[in-house]
Amino acid sequence: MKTRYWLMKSEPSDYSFDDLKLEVDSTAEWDGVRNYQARNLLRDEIKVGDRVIFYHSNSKPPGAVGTAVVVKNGYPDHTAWDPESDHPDPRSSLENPVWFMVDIKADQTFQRVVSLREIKATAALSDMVLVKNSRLSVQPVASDEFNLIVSMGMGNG
DNA sequence: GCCAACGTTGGC
DNA sequence: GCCAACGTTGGC
Repeated sequence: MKTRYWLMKSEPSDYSFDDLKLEVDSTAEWDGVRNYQARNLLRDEIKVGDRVIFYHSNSKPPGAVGTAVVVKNGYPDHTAWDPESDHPDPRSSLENPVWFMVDIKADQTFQRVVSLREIKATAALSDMVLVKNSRLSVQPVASDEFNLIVSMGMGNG
């Protein structure tokens, strides 16, 4: 099956790439996504083995800091029906889940941040969803965009 | 901290 | 079903 590529955003003050690396097996549930477009990707499109660019938003500077691999296909986000969680949604239940998540495992740590400023200044990356619809927190990435950002982050670009 | 862009809600 | 009001995201 063809590997696909995604970008996931997190505010590092909330949950950083280092936080992911500190998890058991460097693996975490990607919970808390409360946007329907992103939900549909998590539920239907994002599969085990797909690769992810981990992006820090609302940071100095905002940018890509590493990669991760999807290790569990979409399943209901149980934090939605947990009133104690950070993002409860009473419309969602075990019987009728509204929100979904996948599990991701940290992979490569970039040697340097590939900043949003740099991404915007790179012609080959000008079609990225990140540039065009900056608010979507889970978004598709083309394979050549993924490979270019990794090479920039690993110091070869 | 500001505010533009975008998504969601709810009155009609 | 329209659209104004409101809330959120996230760069700057």
